[in-house]
Amino acid sequence: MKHPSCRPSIVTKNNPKCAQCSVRLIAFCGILEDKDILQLETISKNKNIPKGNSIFLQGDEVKTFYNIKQGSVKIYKLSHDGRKQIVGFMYPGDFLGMSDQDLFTYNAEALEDTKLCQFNKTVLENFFLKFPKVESKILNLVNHELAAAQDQIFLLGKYSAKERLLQFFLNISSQREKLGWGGNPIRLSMPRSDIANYLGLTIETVSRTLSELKKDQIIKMIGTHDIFLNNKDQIPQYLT
Amino acid sequence: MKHPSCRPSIVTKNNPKCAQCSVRLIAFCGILEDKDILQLETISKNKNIPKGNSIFLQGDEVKTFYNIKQGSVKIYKLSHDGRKQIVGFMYPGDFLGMSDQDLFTYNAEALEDTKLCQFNKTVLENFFLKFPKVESKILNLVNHELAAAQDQIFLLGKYSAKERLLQFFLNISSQREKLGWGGNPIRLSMPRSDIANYLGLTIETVSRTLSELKKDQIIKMIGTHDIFLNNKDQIPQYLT
DNA sequence: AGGATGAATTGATCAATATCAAATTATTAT
DNA sequence: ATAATAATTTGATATTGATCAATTCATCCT
Repeated sequence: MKHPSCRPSIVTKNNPKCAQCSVRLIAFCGILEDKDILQLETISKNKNIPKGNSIFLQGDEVKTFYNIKQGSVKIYKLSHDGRKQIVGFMYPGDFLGMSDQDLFTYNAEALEDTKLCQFNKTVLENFFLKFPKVESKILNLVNHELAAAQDQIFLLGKYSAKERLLQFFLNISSQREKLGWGGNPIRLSMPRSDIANYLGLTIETVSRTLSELKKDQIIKMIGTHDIFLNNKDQIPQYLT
Repeated sequence: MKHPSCRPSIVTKNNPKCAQCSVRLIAFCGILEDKDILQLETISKNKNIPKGNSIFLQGDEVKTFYNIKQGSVKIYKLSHDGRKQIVGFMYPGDFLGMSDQDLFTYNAEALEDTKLCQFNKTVLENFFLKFPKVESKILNLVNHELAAAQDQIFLLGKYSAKERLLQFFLNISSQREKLGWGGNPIRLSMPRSDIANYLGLTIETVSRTLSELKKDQIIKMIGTHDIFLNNKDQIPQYLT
């Protein structure tokens, strides 16, 4: 495979073919009937983001919404003095770009080669007027994101390093199951530095904790980025 | 004043008089014209929650939405083993009760005597069909909550104890300003234990950090629950 | 394939905050 | 007002995870 930077940074084309889209069942567009989704198709564009490229930056004007079709995306904030905090990861079926502000308050970057479905904000908002169910569905997705953010607040406020790692693995696992993939083993599509940052730890602590989990036979590593969860259904007990 | 527990736990009556409601301008209902808000009035009920009482519990069925008119509310989650994490505080104008689940994933408790405007979930959802702008406005409020949760993730992941306290004070200050109140001094409507829990600290660390902030002339305490922020506009610099 | 670069692991020490304990100050009820 | 109770502050010590440093392991490029 060629290196991402050798390929065009952004590729767009029309005709995403919603009817046979792989994320149709879990994404916001899933509430539309076949006859109505053709209208959505006319206002959507495909966009491919190579691994490591940004989708948008903190401070950019919000004028485009995205639906993730393939790949994974990290969402992170930068403070004035340059500190960085990953606030979430997004996966196929997730809706990206909603904001209560005119400007994005976070950055979005592709963790692997990622396929998006792109909508102009104003155009999609007009589409909502015709199909209010679509906006209701997005409200539902945003509520889901909020619940996930609250879970992450709990994790950062109360969990030990070991618990944070295990909870993170369980989250990835159920994410994969939601997509109809196997929930075990799981693939870590991000480097240790991103895991550490997201979990409010350092890479050294993540590494040490992984070694402990291996030693305690709670996980098994396949290479450095794939993890098998031994007795997966017992893991919630370690989160006491 | 009598102790809360001596008074009826819950008081409901009709006719909340939306037209002259104090939070109309900032709450979800503010988007409705005078002529339309009368229709909202017919489906709303007043509800008073005395200090310390719960509005709903984690695991309760979601069948009511609330609009906070007066007071303040803490939102907290309990883990299986009894650990507690406050994930947010809510104030007048905030919309409470939205969820992507059928059951609440958190508890809501009044920090002081609190006045709510109550709506049946199904009835309000039907109201959305007639006035889709209302649902758009709520989507906006949920997005705002999500942004606040992401800020809290940043705080827990990257801020020191001192920074957490200062950021917390600034948040309360701008909350008060949004309500048209003075942003300085601020009133802490919750005990130290709630502040500590929310900020991922212990009460001892909160107390010690407050003492330091006093010593460094960054804040001045008026009693134990009111705080004056010296050179408030300089404080963001302490969050480097 | 092999060297170069970056990522991950492991080790030794340090620091921020937690924990345990006691004293002080507020609040509440009588 | 005053005793009783609860909340807050302060002190001494412990602990988890951070930091600094070195090594091992993967990946990428020629």
